[in-house]
Amino acid sequence: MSKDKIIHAAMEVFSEHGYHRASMDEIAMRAQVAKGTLYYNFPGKAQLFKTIVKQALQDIINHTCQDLDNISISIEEQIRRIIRHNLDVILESRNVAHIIFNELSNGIEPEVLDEIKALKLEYLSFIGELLEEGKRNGYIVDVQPMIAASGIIGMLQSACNYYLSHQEQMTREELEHSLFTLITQGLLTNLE
Amino acid sequence: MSKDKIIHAAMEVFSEHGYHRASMDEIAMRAQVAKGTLYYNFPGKAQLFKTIVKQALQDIINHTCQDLDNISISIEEQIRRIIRHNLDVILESRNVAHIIFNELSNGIEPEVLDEIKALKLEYLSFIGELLEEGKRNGYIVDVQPMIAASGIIGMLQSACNYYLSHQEQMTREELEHSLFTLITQGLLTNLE
Amino acid sequence: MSKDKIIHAAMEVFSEHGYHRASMDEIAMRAQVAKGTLYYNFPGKAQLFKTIVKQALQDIINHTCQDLDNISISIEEQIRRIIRHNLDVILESRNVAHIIFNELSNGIEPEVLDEIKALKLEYLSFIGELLEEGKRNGYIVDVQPMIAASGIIGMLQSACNYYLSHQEQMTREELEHSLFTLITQGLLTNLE
Amino acid sequence: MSKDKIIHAAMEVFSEHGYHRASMDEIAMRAQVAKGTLYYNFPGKAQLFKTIVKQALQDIINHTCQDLDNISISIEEQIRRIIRHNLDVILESRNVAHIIFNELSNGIEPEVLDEIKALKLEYLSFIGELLEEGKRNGYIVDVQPMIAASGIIGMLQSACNYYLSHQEQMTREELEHSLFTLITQGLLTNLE
DNA sequence: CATGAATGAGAGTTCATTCAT
DNA sequence: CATGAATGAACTCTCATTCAT
Repeated sequence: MSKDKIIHAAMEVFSEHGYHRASMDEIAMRAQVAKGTLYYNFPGKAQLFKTIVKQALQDIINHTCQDLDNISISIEEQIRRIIRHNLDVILESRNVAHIIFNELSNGIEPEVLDEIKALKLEYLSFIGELLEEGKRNGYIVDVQPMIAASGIIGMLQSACNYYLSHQEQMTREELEHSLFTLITQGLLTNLE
Repeated sequence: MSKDKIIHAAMEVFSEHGYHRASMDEIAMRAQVAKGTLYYNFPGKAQLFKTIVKQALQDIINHTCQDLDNISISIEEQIRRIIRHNLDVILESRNVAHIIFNELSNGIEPEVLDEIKALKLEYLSFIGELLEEGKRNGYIVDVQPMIAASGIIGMLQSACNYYLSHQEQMTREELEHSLFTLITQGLLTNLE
Repeated sequence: MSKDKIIHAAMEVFSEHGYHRASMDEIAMRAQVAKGTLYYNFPGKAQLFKTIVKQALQDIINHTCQDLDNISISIEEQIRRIIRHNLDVILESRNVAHIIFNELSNGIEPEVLDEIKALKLEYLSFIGELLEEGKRNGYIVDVQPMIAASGIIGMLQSACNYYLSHQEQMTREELEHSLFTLITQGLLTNLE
Repeated sequence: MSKDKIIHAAMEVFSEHGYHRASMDEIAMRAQVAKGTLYYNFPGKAQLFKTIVKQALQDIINHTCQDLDNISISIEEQIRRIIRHNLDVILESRNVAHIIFNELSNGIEPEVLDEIKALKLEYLSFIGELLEEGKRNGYIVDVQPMIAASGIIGMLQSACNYYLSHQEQMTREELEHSLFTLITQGLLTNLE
């Protein structure tokens, strides 16, 4: 199927160059289809991008949901798993994640941008609700849940960025451990 | 001075459209100079961008340094001030910050990109060293300091993004409080 | 029959957008057939267009012939009927007529264009011969019959164009009356 | 000046191919400037086209005005001059005139199209007013002046089209004479 | 010091046409 | 008899950059 080849190629190219520098020519070339085929399958660049982002976000949500909904696990373990899933996604398809969480700035067709933002918000809300519930049960400190959710996602993304450029300084386990500690306990020790 | 007008205009335009969508034409127009003048004062778009970023990052570092170096203050207060300073910068010139911390992906001339990344790293190192020292003194938990530094900056940026789109849901004080709590204490309560 | 549906749809689309802006995609869509079916039934866009024009011109000729050949009527009445028939065609399917009489400029495959021009000439000749005969019988003034024929057709088309954009200024009867007066008597009064 | 070269080349290319088939590439080539230069001097194809048409129409109006306003001449002579001027324009730059009077169909940017239509209407109004005045003075028959004006222009254009394809059949003088007769006296002789 | 006309490579998009089914 | 996925050439337009002044 051309469509699949295009999506796959587009993911690569968008990841490597970001939205604006990604060219339909290169996507077509990598997908080994003619440029016209892109436009036969997708209305335009923005919509192709949207498709990519939508799918990636949906994948994250699905994976995380699946893993958390199974059995009732402790809040601590839930957080650990959310962190691990996000790291997986970010580290595997690093730039797709980067695009989703960061490069949704300006210059993309507003309608498409709005849709993507809504999708992203959905994901944040999913985490936000988890935190909200934890708060009600007294497991989670008193913070604005959505601020915490978006803050944590930003932290993971940003830390991964650093990690990817300095892999010689630490292992993935150390990364994960540091982030888990930071997110659950915060910076400060409980010294009296 | 043309140079100052250009820098000011460039900051605006890069902020509004991001690096790729910002056009030299618009920068020249806003600076009220001819297009050629841009190239008389700067070698090219990438270098102009670098200048902007450099200055912005330097400003953040200077401000923060100045505020922290004065007197010896508690680590808690230091963190609070770092958070406040970053929020100030991010919320005031939101998009410049967004560019610095996020849009440094691909498609920018590598040499320039590397310089900017180095600059960013410098800033992270500054925070990282603060944490390192806190760690040695036992005030800061055992996490990779640079991971923590980049994670925290990402958290602030990301949370601000959310805040800026949902200002009706909370005040700036609540934002700051949530972030401070999150960063110092983490998510979990200390229930036995 | 697919062919009929296509012709009908093509007439609509060519009328609405003109030859160049009419797309085979839209014709296929409106005809509710697949795009390939167009090429199964017609060699290409130009030939499809030719078919439309041919049919439309044939219709005008037939209608007019039929109405004039029946009985022997005065030259005045013949002219009145020619005007009326043309107005009917032009005002009903305004844009098909517009295409036939005007948009046969350039950019259409020469072979097809030539055929269409021949068809148009045939129609003009039909009117030209009527005038020629009137001239021989002394009813018609001494003008080049073909110039008169093409001039009259152009006048009708152009006046209709104006009428269609300014229908509030006059009725169809007034339009017809003005044109009849103009064509039979000319502009000038017979003042001594 | 690039601008003049472009306008000149554009006039040629639009004339030869009509609006839709005229390509910016060809205009640039003929003007011997780079493609970008077109867009440096004109916002886009439609506006370039508008400039051409505007200038051509203005020329016709100016020429005709100048010739008629000088001295008070008989209505008959006025008509003769209008016919002659139009024939001059149509026969000299045949296709520009064709574009102006006919090809303003669909598929051109609406705003530009509207401006051109307004310009064309201005020209028609100029003739329409002449006829109106003649009517008040009893020199011109009782017809809707604007219908007559647009009809006459259409007649000239259409007759010229025929003439240009059949120049071997008649001279320019015969063409002009036929049209003058047709327009002033109409088709019918004044036989009792 | 500064200008702005000119450039040209490259972008996204359209669309008549083909062909295996 | 009909399909529709696939094509690729051609299109309009953008924009960082150059250079004569």
